[in-house]
Amino acid sequence: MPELPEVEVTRRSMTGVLEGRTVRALRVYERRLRWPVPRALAATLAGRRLQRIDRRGKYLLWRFEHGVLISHLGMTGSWRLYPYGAAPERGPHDHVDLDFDTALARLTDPRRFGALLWHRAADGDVERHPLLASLGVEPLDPGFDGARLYLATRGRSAAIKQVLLAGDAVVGVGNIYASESLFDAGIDPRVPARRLGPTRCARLAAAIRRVLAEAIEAGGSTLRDYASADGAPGQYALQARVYGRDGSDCPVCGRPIRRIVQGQRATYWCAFCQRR
DNA sequence: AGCTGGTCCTGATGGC
DNA sequence: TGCCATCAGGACCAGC
Repeated sequence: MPELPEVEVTRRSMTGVLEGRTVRALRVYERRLRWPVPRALAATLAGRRLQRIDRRGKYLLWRFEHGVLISHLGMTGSWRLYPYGAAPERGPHDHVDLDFDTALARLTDPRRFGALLWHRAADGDVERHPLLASLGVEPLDPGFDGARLYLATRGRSAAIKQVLLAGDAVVGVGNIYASESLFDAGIDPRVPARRLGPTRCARLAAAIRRVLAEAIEAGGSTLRDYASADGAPGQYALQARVYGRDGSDCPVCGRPIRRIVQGQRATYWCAFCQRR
């Protein structure tokens, strides 16, 4: 479940191995991802040296001198890293091999909601790319705090859960961590965002930072088919306090965890603990 | 059959 | 009325 922690764990597990390495070849087996993988991408990348891998929201930014490879994992995508020559035979959902001189990065994505795009350096700062331009603040950056969240939620009548998911107030909070953060902050997920005052915004911002940081620390989530790039499953699901636990006891008050649907997405919460 | 992680796009709605 | 921002729903898929 690639939410921000999973993407960050992926980034960290690849960056040390691949930064400074040269692309031997890019092989595209299935270009029908969310948008078609550009036909010229193989020629664009062959022989080029990867400078570094950054992250913006849930996007990975593979920086080269002449441009940036933008990748997104969608709902089911993952990058796996193999030592050179050690990759197993390609499976049915392995769509791209990014072959470096020392290792192979392989993109797997059963549902194909992910993306692999190219941004030319000549077209300017990648942060101004249409996919990145309207993203909210990075939750783990120092610039994200209660005051920032308070400003970003003014005039927003939608439920706070849905404003978190929208990604224009703060990036990287997906369905799982939205429930977990709101539980941590003791805030009802149904509250219109504009009704949160500075106090609750401060609690929520702190909760988001804490939950995401803990998840990164734990190596990402292990729900469904996620695994970090070295294949080790994440542990976060073992620590989820409300997500996926409807009917079981609230870890704080012991009352049952509820499941509701907001915007066609499941929300898990404790009606007793989340009314502050 | 119905549910599942993300998010772009479209068309509708609502405030000024 | 018109403009703009926001909102809600649909779309993309495969696997369980």
